[in-house]
Amino acid sequence: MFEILHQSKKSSARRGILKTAHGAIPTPFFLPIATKGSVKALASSDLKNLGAEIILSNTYHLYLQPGLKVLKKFGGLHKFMNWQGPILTDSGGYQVFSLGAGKREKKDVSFVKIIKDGVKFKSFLDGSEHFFTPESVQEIQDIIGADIKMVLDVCSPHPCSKKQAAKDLELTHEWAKRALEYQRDKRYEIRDKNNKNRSAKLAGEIQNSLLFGIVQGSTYKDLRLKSAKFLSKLNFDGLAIGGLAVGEENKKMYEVLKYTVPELPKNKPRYLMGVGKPENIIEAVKQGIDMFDCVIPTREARHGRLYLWCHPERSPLRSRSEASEGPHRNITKKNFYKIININNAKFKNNTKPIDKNCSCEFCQNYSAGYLQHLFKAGEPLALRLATLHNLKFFLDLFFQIRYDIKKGTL
RNA sequence: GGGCAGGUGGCGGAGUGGUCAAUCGCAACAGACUGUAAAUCUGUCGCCUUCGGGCUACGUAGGUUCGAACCCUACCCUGCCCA
Repeated sequence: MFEILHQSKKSSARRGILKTAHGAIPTPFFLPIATKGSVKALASSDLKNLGAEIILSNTYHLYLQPGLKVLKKFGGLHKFMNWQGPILTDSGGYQVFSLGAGKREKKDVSFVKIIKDGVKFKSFLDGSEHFFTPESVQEIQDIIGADIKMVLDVCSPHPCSKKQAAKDLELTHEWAKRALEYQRDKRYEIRDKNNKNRSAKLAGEIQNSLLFGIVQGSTYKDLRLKSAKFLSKLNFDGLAIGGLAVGEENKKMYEVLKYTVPELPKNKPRYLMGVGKPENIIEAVKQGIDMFDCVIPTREARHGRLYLWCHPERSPLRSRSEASEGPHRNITKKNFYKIININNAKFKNNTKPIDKNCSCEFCQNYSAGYLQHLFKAGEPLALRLATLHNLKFFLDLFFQIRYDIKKGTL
């Protein structure tokens, strides 16, 4: 299921391969975010053309809209959105955190309450009340047809008192066990059904789906260690680190990773949830993280912020021999990338592509000035082109990361 | 020629005697965004400033008043209606 191909000697970075029901993916990898069954502004064919290998979708959002009946009717999210690659679904645990447990009470529709058995919440769409349990969230993810499922967790905010973090952690652990038990029971149940020749295909998918636990514990070392140790002993297919990049300093995040990651099983994939900026990603890869997801490339693209490589060492792959050598981004340098805001006045009359070395659809065909015009005119094409570009940057970053691990420079 | 309505900052449009450098929207300028309620949000937006404040401004020119974008007079301009 997960195999490590190269272990860096320079750092804890490793290159591997993660097998899922919808294909094997080289690690470390990045998950573009398709919260509601679409990477905003892109079609599934765009994702495929970009070379995205896996996407992340969200249990909470899909459950509310279009709802389980529709998802069942369509035979799951893969068919619904016509995406053949693997899908990881977040559990909705993050929504409990971001929608607030009362933090945004001004906007009265939202309402989240954590109780021992699960999470009560009101739909942001229509105010209707719902209840998630560790088990129901697994069931929903099965209906979605996720290749990788996440447990329902309690993501502590930042800052968070130790008492609260400990309480959140206790629930997270309890829920993790319940999710695992549900998954185990479900597999047995399906096996029984198989014996009677029923729903063999669905059974295969569910049996092949992976379940990941999530380490919490805020920024408290003993809690994080406790969490990592506790979850490592359980029979998860992979482990995630959650509750980071929620407002703490980068330094703090790196510190937490430094003592948490070594406690995770070496032979299981490690997923740092919600991270992050390129420098965060590289640091985390060096500390042994294999999987990342983040809204940054897509959200910032829609806001006109574009990621660019700095100082390309050479112009891109002029010959076949060069191509076989691999990519040439020096990601170990400090300022290896920069961000521009295409809406800035200075790009108004810029007739050149923002990066002639970039192979994305935007850079290959259009100028900076044109994209600015599309943004200012409110043309939807702006969102698509910008999103394509930023995702290309992030996917290239991971291509480079994998290459550098293999080469021994990371 | 007569009647009516109106002229406010880049634009639209509030204000109709003091707390108005003037609500608000747009545009402009910049910033933020980390398991997406985000094509969102924040700040700046007359000129100058040692950031206390100072200066010039609501069609033009006068006037009334302690004080005028706001009241009066004349003129200029715009729109609609009647001849």
